[in-house]
Amino acid sequence: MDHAWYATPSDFWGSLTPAVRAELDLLGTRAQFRKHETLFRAGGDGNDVYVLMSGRVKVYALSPVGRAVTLWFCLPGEVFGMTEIARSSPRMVYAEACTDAEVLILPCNRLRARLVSDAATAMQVVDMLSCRLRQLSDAMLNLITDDVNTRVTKLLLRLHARYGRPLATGGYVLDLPLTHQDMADMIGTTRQSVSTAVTHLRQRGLLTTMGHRLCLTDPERLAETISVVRAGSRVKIPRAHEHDIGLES
Amino acid sequence: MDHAWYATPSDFWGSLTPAVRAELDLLGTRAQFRKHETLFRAGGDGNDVYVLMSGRVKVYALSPVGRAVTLWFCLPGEVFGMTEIARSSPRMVYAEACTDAEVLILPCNRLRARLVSDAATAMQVVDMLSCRLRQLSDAMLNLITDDVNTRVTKLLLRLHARYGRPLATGGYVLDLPLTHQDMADMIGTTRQSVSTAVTHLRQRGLLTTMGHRLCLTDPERLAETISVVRAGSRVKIPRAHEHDIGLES
DNA sequence: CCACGTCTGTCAGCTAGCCGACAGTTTTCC
DNA sequence: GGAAAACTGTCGGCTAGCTGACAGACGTGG
Repeated sequence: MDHAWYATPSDFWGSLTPAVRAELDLLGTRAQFRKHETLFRAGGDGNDVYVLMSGRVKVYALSPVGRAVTLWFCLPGEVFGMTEIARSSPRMVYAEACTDAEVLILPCNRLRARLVSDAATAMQVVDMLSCRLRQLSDAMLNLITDDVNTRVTKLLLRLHARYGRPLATGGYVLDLPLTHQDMADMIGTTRQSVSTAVTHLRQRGLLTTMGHRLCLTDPERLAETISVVRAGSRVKIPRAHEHDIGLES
Repeated sequence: MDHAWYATPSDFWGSLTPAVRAELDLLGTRAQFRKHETLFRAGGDGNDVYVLMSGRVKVYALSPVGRAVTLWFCLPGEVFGMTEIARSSPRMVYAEACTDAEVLILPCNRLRARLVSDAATAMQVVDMLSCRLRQLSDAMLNLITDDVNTRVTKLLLRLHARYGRPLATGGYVLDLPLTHQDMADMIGTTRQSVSTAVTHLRQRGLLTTMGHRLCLTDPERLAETISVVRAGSRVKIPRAHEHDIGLES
């Protein structure tokens, strides 16, 4: 949570110079999608990269039996459908508009051509991919090591970092309507488990809800609740950071 | 398993032209590590990118209580420690030599400078990151949707794709010594669970072991065992691929 | 070639969390 | 404004898989 890269919504589009922005805009086409529309599906071919101009889009994988796993929640300015950029391989994931959304669709091959000559933008792409890789690694670690309550709490804190907006009353709203099912899909659990976890947090006064919006009354205190050491400490030594070995500096 | 990108060990180094290889070699320094030595630690600063020349290296995350989650198993020619390439942020993960290993250590800033002028190599980097992102997404999906037996089986098939070497007797050896703990760390379960899963497979004649090396007697048949539909089919419609909607072509 | 450390196989609890179900509430949309 | 749909909260039952424990096999280095 205190990692800068985590809070940072990688606003690709916003970080470009107006000139580059204009050029990229010419490279692709704009399109509108309505809430719940599917932008692309697993199995389709990944010939385009998307830049989200407005709205929210989620990228998710689907298991054979239809269980959804949300991999990425996309904010305006961010890019998605990007992992196919290098080789236009088939999609493995689905993208769906969570709200009405406008996107800029960039054909992969044109974007690729562009990146070859525009190293700065290419580095941005590398940076975006790296960030996402870190986030996903972290999600993986959480998934394996934390119980459901902890996962819910961490999710809230993560959402807070990205969507939290201070409130007159002292707390913060998560400016994003989410159902419990949505949250469950993000942390690999069930609707019911999220429901009970949220209820507990509310009872402990850490959280209130207004409609489908969550309010964190005290993120600091919320963060403290996860510090409690969980059972079963492992034998494995986490190897404190001694001086580096073997590395000629 | 039938996805090409999965089997493909992204042999970065091997895919470079000799000329580029020589140039990169001058950019960095070589170093040797012995089995079980740690190449870098979480918290350290990520100023270098590593190319593995020989041996095996694993990259793993560690939970606060010391539980390990293996994120990436590195083969010769492949790159690791790469997510810090764009902004030299602190490491989040550990890298450890599984065997004696030789690496080429490339300072991030030099590599970055190089990528700016060498678009082809830059695209390779993008491709590598993309591939890894896909793999990690897939791992995530497995972790959430599959039970331990399925995960073990899928792991075996994945290892088979990367390390499988045909055997005179008809099967394949996984050319890689792995303990059950190693496997457990790769799929987020416990040593015991892997142990029993492996035993079952052996009883069903799908697997034999020679020392710490696994032999798949019949990968095809092994693959079939996971097709069995698991319980609880979800309400969610996996939305068959109709014709694309709303997308002006 | 022997001893010790590591790895495997197995078993008996135990519990987190999944599943299905259902009543009540909120939101959406016509 | 009202009906239908979607979402929430809760409960009881059930089981996959984690935990700890231990005996035996393995293999590795002295």
